[in-house]
Amino acid sequence: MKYTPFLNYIKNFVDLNEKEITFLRSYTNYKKYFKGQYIVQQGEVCKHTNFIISGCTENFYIDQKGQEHIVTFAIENWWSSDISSFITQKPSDFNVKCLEDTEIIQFTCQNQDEIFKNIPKMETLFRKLLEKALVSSQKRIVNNFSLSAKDQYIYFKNQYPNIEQRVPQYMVASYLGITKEFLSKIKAQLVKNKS
Amino acid sequence: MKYTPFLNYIKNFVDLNEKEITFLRSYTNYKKYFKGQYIVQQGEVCKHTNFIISGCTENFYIDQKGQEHIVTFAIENWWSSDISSFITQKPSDFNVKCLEDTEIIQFTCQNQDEIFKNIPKMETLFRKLLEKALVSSQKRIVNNFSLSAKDQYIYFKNQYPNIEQRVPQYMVASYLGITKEFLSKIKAQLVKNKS
DNA sequence: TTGATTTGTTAATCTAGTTTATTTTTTAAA
DNA sequence: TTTAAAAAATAAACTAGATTAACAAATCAA
Repeated sequence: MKYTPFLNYIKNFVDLNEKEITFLRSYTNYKKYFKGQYIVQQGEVCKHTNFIISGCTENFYIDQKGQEHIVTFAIENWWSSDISSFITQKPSDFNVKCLEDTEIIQFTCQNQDEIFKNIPKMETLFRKLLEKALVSSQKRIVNNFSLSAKDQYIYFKNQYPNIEQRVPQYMVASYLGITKEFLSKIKAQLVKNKS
Repeated sequence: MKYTPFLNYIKNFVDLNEKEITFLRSYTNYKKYFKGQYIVQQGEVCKHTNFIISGCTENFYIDQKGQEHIVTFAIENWWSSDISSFITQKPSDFNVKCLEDTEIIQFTCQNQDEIFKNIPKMETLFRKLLEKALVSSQKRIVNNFSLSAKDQYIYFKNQYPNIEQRVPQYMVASYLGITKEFLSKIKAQLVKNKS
């Protein structure tokens, strides 16, 4: 069933009984998007927290100069939303766009509160997920401080080996905060040094 | 009393009864450090989450090239620790050092679990704090993408107006990820453009 | 009150990464 | 199977910020 990957994911962290599972299902819903569709749009409120069952999304924004910057990618078993907009219910600064056909389980802010109130284990799970997300966000800042663009690219490839094959190269460049031309140069250099 | 600023801070978010306050106090402890002392040291496990009652700390690391990088500052009413080390209980990649005499309230990982188990409101508070911390960490990545060093400095001054007066300029440069020479240049430029 | 250490400035030179422009390759539609 | 569009590669000129080095203030210890 549609919910299986989501429930399996939860099961990795906490044990839920039948009642809790029923509750969780009734406070979330399934949705399917096609490649190119937007789950969240810059300027609109991010109404849901989304869990990706299948597919791939990019979280990006367009700055004052009109330039696109990819902040994160997300694939199966990852969460994807704009937390800032979600928790404040104010317009989002980001877009979440599907890079492939994408299936998600989602819930609203109110439903999240209900879930946490009725299944405290779920709040513990989210607290821990947030801790990890914060650690990896800080890690990215640290890498930005200390690594050259080339080393950041190598780090990216090691940490997210699945993603590079699924998205165009210019998006990887955007995620790394460099131009596509420079990433191309880095790759040429890496190939040369290996042979 | 020593605990007053801490309890006042908590009161801003959640109401605790006498029993809960007593519990909280018995599972935390007060500590005083002098300027220059380390609360956490790179290579050692970060055993506590620390709440700053008074004073100022820097969270920094030394990279392979031997360069120091300040990741965050923290002052009164802020939390300061290395989450990564705290949640994994593995050696920390960071130092937390006092830039002034600093008083803190702290608790261990086990005690945090006890607090959350006995006062679920406290876990909700921390979940929300983590959400905010993640948002501001992401904001920093975004600024890194889109802003020049000069604009990042202006942003820093607006967001943390209290900190610049309390720490030497080369530390601000380190926080911004630029050299002290370049920050000096930026400041000279800003002064020139104003007059 | 003096020297020593820490902090900040200025300026010349250098480099990682950008910009612009052109060409080549891949993908996809018809 | 051809053609158009999207993605990637290459290269020259350019710039934000780093490095180096010398000096000037400010702070501090004694």
